[in-house]
Amino acid sequence: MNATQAPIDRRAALVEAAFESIARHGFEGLRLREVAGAAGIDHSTIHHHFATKQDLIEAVVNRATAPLYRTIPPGSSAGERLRGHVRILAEMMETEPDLFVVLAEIDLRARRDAQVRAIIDRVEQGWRFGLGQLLDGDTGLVELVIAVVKGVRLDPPAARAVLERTADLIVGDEVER
Amino acid sequence: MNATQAPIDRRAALVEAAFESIARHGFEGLRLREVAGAAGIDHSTIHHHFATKQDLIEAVVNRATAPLYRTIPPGSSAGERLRGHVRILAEMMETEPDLFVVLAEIDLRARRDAQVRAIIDRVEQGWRFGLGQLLDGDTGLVELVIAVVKGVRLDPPAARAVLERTADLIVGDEVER
Amino acid sequence: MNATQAPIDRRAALVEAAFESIARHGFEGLRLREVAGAAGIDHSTIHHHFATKQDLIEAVVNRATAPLYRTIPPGSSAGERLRGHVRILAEMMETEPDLFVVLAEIDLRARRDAQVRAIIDRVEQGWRFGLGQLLDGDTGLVELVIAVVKGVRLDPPAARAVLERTADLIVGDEVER
Amino acid sequence: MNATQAPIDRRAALVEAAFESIARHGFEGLRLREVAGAAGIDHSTIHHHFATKQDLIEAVVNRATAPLYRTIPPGSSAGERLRGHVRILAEMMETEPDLFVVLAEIDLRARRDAQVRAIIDRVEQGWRFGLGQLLDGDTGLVELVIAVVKGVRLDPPAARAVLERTADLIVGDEVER
DNA sequence: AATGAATGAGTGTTCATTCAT
DNA sequence: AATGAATGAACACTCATTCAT
Repeated sequence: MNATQAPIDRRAALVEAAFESIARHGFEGLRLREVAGAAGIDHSTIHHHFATKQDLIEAVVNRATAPLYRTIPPGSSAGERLRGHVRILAEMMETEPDLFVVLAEIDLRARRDAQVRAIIDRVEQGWRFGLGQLLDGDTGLVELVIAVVKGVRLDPPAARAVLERTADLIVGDEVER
Repeated sequence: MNATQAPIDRRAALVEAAFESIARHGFEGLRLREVAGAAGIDHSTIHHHFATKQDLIEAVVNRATAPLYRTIPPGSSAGERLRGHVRILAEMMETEPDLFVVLAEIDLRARRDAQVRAIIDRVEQGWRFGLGQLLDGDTGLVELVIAVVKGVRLDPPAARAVLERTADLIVGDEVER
Repeated sequence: MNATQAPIDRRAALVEAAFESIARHGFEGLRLREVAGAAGIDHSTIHHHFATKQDLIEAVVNRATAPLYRTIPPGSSAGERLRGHVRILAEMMETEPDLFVVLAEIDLRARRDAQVRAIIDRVEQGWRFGLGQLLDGDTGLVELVIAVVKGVRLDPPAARAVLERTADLIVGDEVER
Repeated sequence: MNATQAPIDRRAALVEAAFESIARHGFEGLRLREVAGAAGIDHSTIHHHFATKQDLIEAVVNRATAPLYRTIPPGSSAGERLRGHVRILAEMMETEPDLFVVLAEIDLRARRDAQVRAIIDRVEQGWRFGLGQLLDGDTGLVELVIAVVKGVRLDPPAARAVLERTADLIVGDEVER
């Protein structure tokens, strides 16, 4: 009955398998055969869903950056919202560490892959804009927060403390805690 | 005069060529043939100096982490020394951006390469110890500084401002500026 | 018509080409590129049929030992059957000398290749059992016959005479000739 | 004192190392670097003693065939001398099994190496002449004895029994035992 | 004699991609 | 969509040989 899967499911399964492969082996170790195998299809069938390896990679980049939208929560004050943003990211680093490994891989690949760079540039542009609203347009602080997030993302155990300490330093210990 | 290079020079030239190749193409694109070509020798001769590709990679890791020692300067106060440390790193990011690209590549590779991980673990241990002395043993701040450094290292134009802002937040604007 | 060969044919063609290459150049000179070329395919396609060179070698060993089964004919007396066995082998040595060259190569390789050894050990076990029935369980004579067969197999012109002389010595000149 | 060895010793050591390497890995696995290492010299120095690998191989062939001379002992009768010959060979197979492994390797290599073939052809010619004297010029029996010797040489445990049984069949059980 | 550096042809193997079915 | 066969460029690594010292 389901001998033939809906194309969208297959595509998503392939992207997910590629995502996990990158998390484990890096772009360095991404193999279409392995991805196809993990998705349960022949290695040549993969080209019916993604013409080239690059197409699959770009789909993975889109999938990996998608969860980053909606990480800036609503709230009464800017400080409160910054703390919320930072807390959401910390929780994601704990529950989905692979996501941030892949994001780190993507940042490196973006340096030599214009198409990947275009995607993440757009994502980061949105992030910078959102952070700007929380930090009163202080671009120095925006860059600092981004740096901290990128700097702890490969170290989930340390993430929460570092991120909250950063928020403390910026917002001050006024309200919370 | 230099028709025949000293063996040490050849080894160093190969490590340097590999370093630059990683900076440009990542470990993903590291090719022994290209490295050998850049060093001006036949691609097979490389194995006379490094038995395997892995051996060359480890030599590159050692070469890339070496400049990180002696980045904590002496000084009268801890705050002054932190500012000095951060300033040295910022300057290195501007003058040698490739170094930090390679270090970022190494951090990712360390996740799946135990031998590389062993080398950088030792380096980071020393870094943490040194920072601990500058930050009164506040390990939370130590991790925060490390995060900032790692987070800006792929963005040289932003590095100096972010790093000094971090020092300001930690040390306060007391003395300097 | 035969633009596209059936897969079984390709595999068999590769085994045959490898067999002939070993007959000509020994395992020492067995080259996958040459085998692929002789079978009319690209040298990388060979790995589509045999994952490794070793897999191909084992297929050759199986192909080379297969004709050895059914070399002990039925007959009224044990002596008659021994003469028949010996005659069949002598004829094979004359018509297919390459087979025995390859078998000699295999015997040598079995000394350092456990997987090849496992295959020929099984074959020889069957041979010893069959000879035992023809020689009244006299294991000394069994080993002697085996030694003679192995000893003449690289010298087809001498094979028939030596083998029949051996049978004469064992069976006696009673009935035949 | 003996920092520099006499050239003859070095040559002999190299031949011996090559001999043992062939016994263990076959001609297939003969590596000049390994031979040189086993003889305690640099791998390039080997070419000062043997211009090419082929030269070394021919030296090994000469060394491996040398012990075969003087295996036909004097004695009162032809039958007694045949038994002596066979006994000497059986003892050699037990005490120096490597020698016969190498001889088997050489027989196979001779098929595709004219220079090796020339050496062993000369050796076999002498063997056939000697055996002819013991067997009253019966060339059929000469070939049979040669076949048995060649056929058991890779199976030292079986050698003695097979060889003596052969002598029994030929000479008869008259005198001995 | 001896060494270390260098060479270059070659070795099995990998892998994204193509194509006929 | 899906498959298996096929391709060819590329890969790290090997190895006998050469050469300058």
